[in-house]
Amino acid sequence: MTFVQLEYLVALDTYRHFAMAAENCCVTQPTLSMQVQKLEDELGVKLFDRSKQPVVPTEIGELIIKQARLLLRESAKIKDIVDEHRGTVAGEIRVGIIPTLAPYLLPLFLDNFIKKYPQVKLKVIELTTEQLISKLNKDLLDVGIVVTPLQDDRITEFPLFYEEFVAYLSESEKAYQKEFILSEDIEPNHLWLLEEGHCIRGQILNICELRKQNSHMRNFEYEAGSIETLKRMVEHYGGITILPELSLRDLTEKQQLQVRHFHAPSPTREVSLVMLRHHLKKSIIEAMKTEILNVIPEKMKQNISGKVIELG
Amino acid sequence: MTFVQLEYLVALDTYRHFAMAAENCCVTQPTLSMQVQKLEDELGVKLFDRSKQPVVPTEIGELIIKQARLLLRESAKIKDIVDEHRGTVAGEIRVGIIPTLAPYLLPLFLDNFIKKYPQVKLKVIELTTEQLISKLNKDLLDVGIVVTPLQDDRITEFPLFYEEFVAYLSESEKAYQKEFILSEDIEPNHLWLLEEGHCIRGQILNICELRKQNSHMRNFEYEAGSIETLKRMVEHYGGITILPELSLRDLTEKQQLQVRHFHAPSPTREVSLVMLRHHLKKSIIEAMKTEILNVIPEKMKQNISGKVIELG
DNA sequence: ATGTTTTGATAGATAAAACCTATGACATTC
DNA sequence: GAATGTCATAGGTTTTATCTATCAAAACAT
Repeated sequence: MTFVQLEYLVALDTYRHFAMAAENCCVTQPTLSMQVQKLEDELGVKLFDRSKQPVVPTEIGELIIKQARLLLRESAKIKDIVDEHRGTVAGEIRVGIIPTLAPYLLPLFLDNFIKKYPQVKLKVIELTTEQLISKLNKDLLDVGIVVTPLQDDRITEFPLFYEEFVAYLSESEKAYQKEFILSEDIEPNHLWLLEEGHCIRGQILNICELRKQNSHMRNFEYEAGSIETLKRMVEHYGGITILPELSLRDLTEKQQLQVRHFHAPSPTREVSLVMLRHHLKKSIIEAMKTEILNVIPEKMKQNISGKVIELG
Repeated sequence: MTFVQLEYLVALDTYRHFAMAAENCCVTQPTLSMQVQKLEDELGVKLFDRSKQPVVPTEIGELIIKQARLLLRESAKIKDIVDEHRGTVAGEIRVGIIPTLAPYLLPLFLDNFIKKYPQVKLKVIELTTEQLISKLNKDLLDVGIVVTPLQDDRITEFPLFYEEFVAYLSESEKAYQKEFILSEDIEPNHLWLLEEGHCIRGQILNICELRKQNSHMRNFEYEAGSIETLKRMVEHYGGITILPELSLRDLTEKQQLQVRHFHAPSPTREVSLVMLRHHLKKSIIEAMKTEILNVIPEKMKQNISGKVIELG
């Protein structure tokens, strides 16, 4: 049994097609066929049923493929250990980030990061939490930046900071007169929400305690695709919306007048780096963690006066 | 990186000597040298300091050797998965068993076992619990039969049965007149104990609540090497001792008169199969578990009226 | 039904590697 | 300073992984 055989085995399981799996492994189809056969001979069991189209793993094949994936993951850790020990921060890393963080958090640390670690090839994708976790589990991402806690025991969370929710409202709103607002001050019919799929949507419904009513009476059908759109809606059509703290960074003076913080304990979301429990690329992830924390204000790093709102 | 290289690496760490490690791997010293070098080149780090004698792993070498051991263990599981799936019970298994169980438990199931599974090469060694756990952790044993709970989180325990402690005493003892005895009935000065190292010793001291006094006043200096010796001592010199239930199996009628059970809840020990958390040879161990349970009376398989005594 | 395409297996040649024997370099010991 | 112990190196041999070319069977299309 060789690592190469295990790679071919896993590729064949992924593609369910000898030629495609072989191409993915940068070898010819007979090479991959032979090695899979050799492995089957060595173990004394058929791993794939080739009579089916596409080929499917046998019952025992499934089990062995699972262990093969584990072995390949653990073998990749050896290079990880070396990188970490030498302080080498290099290689490709695939990062997923949710849309309500991406435009505000990425500009803060990304420039620094790519300048400081020129050997890292960074691939960032914007995804909803659900898509992100799914890709993480399929090993199509190395790390994610999402709102936690997720309660998924395959996933490790490194909390980065706590971000307050704040209200953004037009002069025409009653609550505009108040210095600090309460969830009761928010008129459900005036509330602009993001469309389904964004985790922030569920949290805002939780803040406003609209969970149950929501399903029955839904007389707000205003659903935006981004935080920036929400702001524009309030500015053009009046009403109220709820924004995460980092999105306030580049408001104009006039816009700032429309911001109202909540009464303490203010609703807050926990933002974390998340990765598979047995994750790789430790040194790059560690570097990224440090770089993010460097640009986050101290007071956001602990949740002192906030109340973390549960997810959807 | 190949599995063979990892094997050589681990062997070199074990023997700290190229020629010996090579011999252990059934190759010549240059072969092993070359492969270790190739691995070092591939990873870009020196794994061993060859200037020392014996050779020692470098700091990073230690980390990588640890991961290599994990990889080899996990790779061995692949054949384990095949064996289990096919119901093959074959191969070598190294079993450790404590001396207070060995002479009573082994004869009960071993004959059956080796007849039923002729392809298993069984190696049984009698060891104290401490020695056994140490060998298990060094991968010099596959499974142990000991008294639990051990409270060692590297180890998995499969409880097999609950064995009562009973008193064995001479006619001259006061307690001989009673039908059931209590721990108070045992005269510490008349008590025969096994020498240090046997886990049963600590349990008996716990039963008799002699723990604290023990260290100060120890006017019993009678320490036997085996359960059988304890019986002889009582028979020849009088006094009392405490035996595990299975050792009563082949007492003569006369000897049986000297047995007294404890009042319920009677002191009991839990006997378990123990193995490393990530153990191998699942199918053999499973077979052994079944065979042992087959020869143990039903009533011993649950701890109904007993009180499990803590270890040492 | 028959020709075409797709898919995986097989055969023979080639390139890469793992391994062996023999020997060299260096340090330690007597 | 010769002998010994230890690991590295060199050159040749065997083994193995891979490639190209081709075959056989099944699926698909005409």
